[in-house]
Amino acid sequence: MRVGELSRRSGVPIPTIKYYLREGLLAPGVAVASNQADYGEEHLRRLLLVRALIDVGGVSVAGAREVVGALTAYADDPLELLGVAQSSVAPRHQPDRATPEWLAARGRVTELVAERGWLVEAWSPEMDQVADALAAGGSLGVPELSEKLGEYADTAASLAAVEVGMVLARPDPAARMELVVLGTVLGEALFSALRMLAHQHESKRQLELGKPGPGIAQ
Amino acid sequence: MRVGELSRRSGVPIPTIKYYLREGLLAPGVAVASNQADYGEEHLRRLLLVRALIDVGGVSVAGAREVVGALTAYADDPLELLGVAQSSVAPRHQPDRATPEWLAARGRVTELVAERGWLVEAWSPEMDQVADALAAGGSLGVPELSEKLGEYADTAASLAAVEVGMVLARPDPAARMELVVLGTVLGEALFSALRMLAHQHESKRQLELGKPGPGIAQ
DNA sequence: CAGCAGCGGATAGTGCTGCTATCCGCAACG
DNA sequence: CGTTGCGGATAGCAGCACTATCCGCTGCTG
Repeated sequence: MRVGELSRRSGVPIPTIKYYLREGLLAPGVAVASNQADYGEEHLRRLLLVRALIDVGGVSVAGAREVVGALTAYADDPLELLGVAQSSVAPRHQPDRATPEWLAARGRVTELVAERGWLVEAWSPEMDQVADALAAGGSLGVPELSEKLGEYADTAASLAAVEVGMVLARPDPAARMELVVLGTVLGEALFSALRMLAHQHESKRQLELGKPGPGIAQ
Repeated sequence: MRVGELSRRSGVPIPTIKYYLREGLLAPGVAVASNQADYGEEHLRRLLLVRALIDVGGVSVAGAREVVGALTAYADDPLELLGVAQSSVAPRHQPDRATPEWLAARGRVTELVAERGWLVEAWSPEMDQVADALAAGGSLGVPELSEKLGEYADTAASLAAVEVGMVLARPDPAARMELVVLGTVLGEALFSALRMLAHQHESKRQLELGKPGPGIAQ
């Protein structure tokens, strides 16, 4: 197929496809003449993957390029691929990490990981991100996040068990590698939205409990 | 205090503080002369809150303005405030929602919410976001997300129960309202990073299980 | 075989975001 | 009384994710 059909079938405008080609998010088609190229189903699929990363996962174009690159570069190393997928959804900004409060929070994270025997590298950027959230809470006088850290970790662990099991259940290695990426990125978006809905529900529920009796306003 | 001290104590550069003032993220100081103004502790606190939203939570400047606005506008309506806080962390992009696949996914979400008796508005943007993730997975031939939807929802519910309990445990109403915001935004960042760490751990653990025997490579 | 839509490739431009820089006249402090 | 810093205003900038335009060519249509 040529670019017009690719555009029609994916819903992505032609100039955007050309942009993705330039940026290396999409492999060039097979040149069939000086100014004609041919794209296959794998191009369509790759394009849909890129759009899912960008539109649903909120990944940047540069991040998406790294992810699709890693998908071929680490075709048989799920842990490396996982690392790239995880860093692609990392926040774009980051706070000042030179304060003593931050270092204390960071120490608390190292401790948590050690306590649980989690097999993660000591320099994981995600550990810094946990410290960021803890330190921000601390500087605003919100110790609750730090206090509930264990419960957050428990919940994360049980979700991760489900998700990793889901990925490893895939027999085909290539499809499994794609699921590493999609599980990381789409799973994040999915869970985040469900957490919001659950917050709405729980808030209403617990607020009602707090004010018993008939004639609850609104 | 004047802007220099505010800058020193918060770590935010003076031009950025001026920008936040212009953008309405920070209330103007009390004018004490034609070109001198005075800021208090509450300005410092607000500034730290704004930076936490932006740097840790990844909220946009416009989103942060809405959140701090809601904090005063809905000082006694936690549910309204929660809605604003939630929409501030919503993804900036969104996919095409006009396809039949998306509508089917959306139906599945309505069903899930109904089954569980979750008290959420039927038009919640978060429900659309769940459908976005499901539909993206579907179009890429990944039914797993949809299959595990119930487990995702269970996990989200148990996390939400902890978090809402944490917020409602605060006796002071003003501090509680701030915690609604911080719980939503920082809680998201915190959990997301922990989920990544748990993925690393679980992946290593389950991969080791899969290849038993001595001399496991690396 | 003429004509015209569409193609691939290249270059330039756009709109938005989140700051950053500069300038001004004035206040405060040593 | 001079230096430093302030507040307020305006302008500028870098990065991102596209979007528009142009060119010569291809290949299908009639």
